[in-house]
Amino acid sequence: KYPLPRTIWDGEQKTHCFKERTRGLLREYYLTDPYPNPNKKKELAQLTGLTPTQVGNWFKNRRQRDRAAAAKNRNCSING
Amino acid sequence: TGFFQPDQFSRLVHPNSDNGASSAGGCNKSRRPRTAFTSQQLLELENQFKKNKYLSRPKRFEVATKLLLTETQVKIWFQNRRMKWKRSKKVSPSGGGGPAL
DNA sequence: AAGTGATTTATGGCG
DNA sequence: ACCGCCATAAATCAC
Repeated sequence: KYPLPRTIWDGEQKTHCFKERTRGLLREYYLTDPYPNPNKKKELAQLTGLTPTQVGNWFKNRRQRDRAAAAKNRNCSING
Repeated sequence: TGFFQPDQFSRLVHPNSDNGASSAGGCNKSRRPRTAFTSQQLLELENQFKKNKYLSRPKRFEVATKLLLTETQVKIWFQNRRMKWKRSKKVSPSGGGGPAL
């Protein structure tokens, strides 16, 4: 459905999965603050070598997944 | 491990979101299910976007009517499109600090 | 088939 | 009151 190349950037950006180092770093910050400011995103982008948009995407996906997982638990866990 | 506890779920609500009168039946507003626009709709929208990045009110009505969409949908589409446009314009190499990796 | 990054519709706050 | 910008959500796509 997306005829155009999904990534016009080159380098690490075209990878399907980010490096473990990168993911670990994002994850670590995520635990302290799931909503980084634009400035913070840029900082994380520099540290990871990603673009700010990619950092934003990572946080969005992470929140979405955690939310879904949490919602799922509310159904399965509380019911004995 | 490293999994969010139920209490942590609260942290996943962004700061701007305000918890308003949910108990008093305040949750009447239901979010529109995300509709996938047809190829023809997207084609026309993109075609219009190539001509103008901004739609005038009459034009918006015209496009919305033609594509069987609401004016709001057309307005929002243009808004989202502009954001994407801006993002794509940003893709200009030059910057690139030193990735510490 | 699950995992994960990216994209597409839609909402709310603020200027 | 209306619109545009921005961050975000939820669903979905694509690999």
